[in-house]
Amino acid sequence: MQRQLFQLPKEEARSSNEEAELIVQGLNREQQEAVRTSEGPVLIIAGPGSGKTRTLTHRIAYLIAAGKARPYQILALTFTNKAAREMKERIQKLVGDTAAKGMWMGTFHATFARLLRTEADKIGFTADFSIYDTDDSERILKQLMERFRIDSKQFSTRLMRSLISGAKNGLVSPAEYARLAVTEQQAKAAQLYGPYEEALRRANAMDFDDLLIRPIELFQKSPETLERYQTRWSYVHIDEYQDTNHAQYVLAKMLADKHRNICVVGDDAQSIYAFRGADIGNILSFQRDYPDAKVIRLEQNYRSTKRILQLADSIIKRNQDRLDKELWTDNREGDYVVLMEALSEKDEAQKIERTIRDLQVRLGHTYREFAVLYRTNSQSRSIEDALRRGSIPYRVVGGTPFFQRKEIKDVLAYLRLVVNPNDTASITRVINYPARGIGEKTQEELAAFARREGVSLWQAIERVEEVGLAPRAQAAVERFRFLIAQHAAQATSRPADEIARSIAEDTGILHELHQEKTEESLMRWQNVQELISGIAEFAAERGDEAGSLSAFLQDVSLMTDADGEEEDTNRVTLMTLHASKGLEFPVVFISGLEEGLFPLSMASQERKDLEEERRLFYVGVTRAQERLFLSYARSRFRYGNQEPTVRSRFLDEIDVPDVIRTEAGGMFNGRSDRFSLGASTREISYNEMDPYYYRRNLRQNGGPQQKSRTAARKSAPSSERRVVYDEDQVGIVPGMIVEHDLFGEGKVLAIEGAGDQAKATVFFKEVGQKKLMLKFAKLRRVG
DNA sequence: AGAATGGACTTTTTT
DNA sequence: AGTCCATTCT
Repeated sequence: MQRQLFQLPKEEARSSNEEAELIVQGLNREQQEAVRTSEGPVLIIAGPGSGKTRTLTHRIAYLIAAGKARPYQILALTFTNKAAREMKERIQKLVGDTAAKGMWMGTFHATFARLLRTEADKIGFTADFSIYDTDDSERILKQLMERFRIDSKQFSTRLMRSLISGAKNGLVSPAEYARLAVTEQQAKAAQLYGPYEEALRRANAMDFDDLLIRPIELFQKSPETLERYQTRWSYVHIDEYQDTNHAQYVLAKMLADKHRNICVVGDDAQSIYAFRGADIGNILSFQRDYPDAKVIRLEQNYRSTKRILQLADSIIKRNQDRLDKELWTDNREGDYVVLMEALSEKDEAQKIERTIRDLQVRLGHTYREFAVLYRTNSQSRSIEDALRRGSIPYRVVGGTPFFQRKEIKDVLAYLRLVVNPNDTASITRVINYPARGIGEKTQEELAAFARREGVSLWQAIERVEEVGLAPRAQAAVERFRFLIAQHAAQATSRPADEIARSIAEDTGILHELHQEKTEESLMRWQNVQELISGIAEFAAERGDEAGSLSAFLQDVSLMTDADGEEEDTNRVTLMTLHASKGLEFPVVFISGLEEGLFPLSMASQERKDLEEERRLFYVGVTRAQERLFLSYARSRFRYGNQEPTVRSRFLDEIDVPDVIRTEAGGMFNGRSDRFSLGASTREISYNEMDPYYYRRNLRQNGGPQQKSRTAARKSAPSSERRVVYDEDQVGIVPGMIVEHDLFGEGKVLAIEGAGDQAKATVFFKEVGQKKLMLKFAKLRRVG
């Protein structure tokens, strides 16, 4: 297997300087320089739409064509599988298919999973290790929390997982973390961290974080392994460098240490993954680690119109944490950015639908030129409904991808068990699905036995006779054991898809889905069938070794939303702002620009969180090439009822004249004084927020019929929203600072209902967000 | 054991 | 509105 790794490609790269020249054509001076700077560390700081990925791609092609590197000496790390695939395709076009063969190009996670497959034994894993997604990790954590009697209501498993994940990404060991833990939550996480790691190891499983930190562990333990990879990869490239975390930073540094030919591309203003440990500081550290690094700035934007860029600039200017960059473009002025106000999320969706139709009919835009962006996945629903009603074809990126569906995950869990029976998370998932009489109590006894004996759950099942279960339960476990063992025995000898089929049949999953006879279950049945044929396809494509079941399963864990989508169809694209990173569209809609949604309420308290939201807005705006629409709804359906909303502060921050117009063509002026940004304080001083803004705003912004503004204002006191916001009746309005006997001081986020039914959503400094009945809560106004 | 019922709680974003 | 959990019923 190792030999395969270092094999030379069969055909020599056809390298000539002439071809290298061809490759750099069509780039501007800075880009050409970036491409040709082939020795030593290079840092490319580049704005949106500056062709940064293209520059990186050309650089790699240039290295090959100019004969500076063989393809197998090239490592390129990207952020998504899709980016890697596209990069590879473009390079193949530039230098030829065979000349490009053998490059290592992929996401950090996929790349190091692949590396770990060949080196797993050196750190005490086997090549068939399972890859745990968030779900699996939380399943393991839940068990541990039950064991340690940690209340999962008080300390959510999700929080525990993210704390542990943070520690792992920061390369903090369990012992260290326990020492550093300050808050109660951290203390609980510290308690879980060690056992969690142990559980994974016992299950021969790695979570997403492990795929990055185990290689580091490996390289530390075995310097000669590191040496081998260092020698092999003489050119290291990293795209979207601003989104790398500490572990990724360390890995890259280790690998590039020998040749020091490392080229990274990034834009600090587009960093939107700090929540998952990404560290913008890595860009700064790069210059510290490599003082001789060549820094190249790409500031010309080739993507957007002047107006769109002006808007983007006015947004990002508000952030304190940023490197100065002057974006400019030769593109035309372009149309106004349009701000749309809607009454509800349904109305918003309908307006988007109508606008798409209009642009398509009137200006000849095709469906694939549109993208509708939103902050949270759940927002896609109303938009999907509207598009469907208008018969506009669309595709949703993300949401619940195929491999996240329950029935698929169930079958996959069985398959993972067959490959790696020690996979505890998978056992817990399916040990009693379909129901086979292994109830909670039996499972607990098995787990307890495993713990006593210090073995994995599977090993406990193998020794079920010693556990001392009731005869009926024991027989059920024995049947389960036989089922898995029987298939495991054939795992390597039979084709992957055959194993999958017989598992789906023998477990009774197919049977159960078939029997139910509902539309829903029929869909699921089809999905399972589709999975099986997918596995067959995979095996056929890859051939024996690489097409094994275990390779398939590891691949699947690393697949994401954007992958596997056919893009050639002419459809409108719906996705989250996060998923839109790196893409561009002629026409872009950014929907749901409302306080609490974008910026998300939990992210609007701390300055650094708010700035990340703002960068996200910046990313969204800069996806647009020609036309940009921003929209918000004045009420939105959330938690089962229609709640009033307030337009996003991001809109009111916009301070460039002549860039935005309302739908009716009116001028738009933001009110920048609405949310005061304490320049010197670390936190947004929410105390300074104008509590009466909401009322005034609602009255003045007379809804869709802008013309009758004055009329609307006159009749306002008795109009639509009086019930909700009538101060005399309620006394509490959103934005107000209040005090509660128990919860202390907090800010009112929203009011709903009226009279005795009135409820307030309040964000308390101490205890977080709560919804309270005004009748009982006895809120006092502060200040 | 397992289904059924009722209640609390929920929403970030993702490799 | 949906999901997850606990309790109760069969």
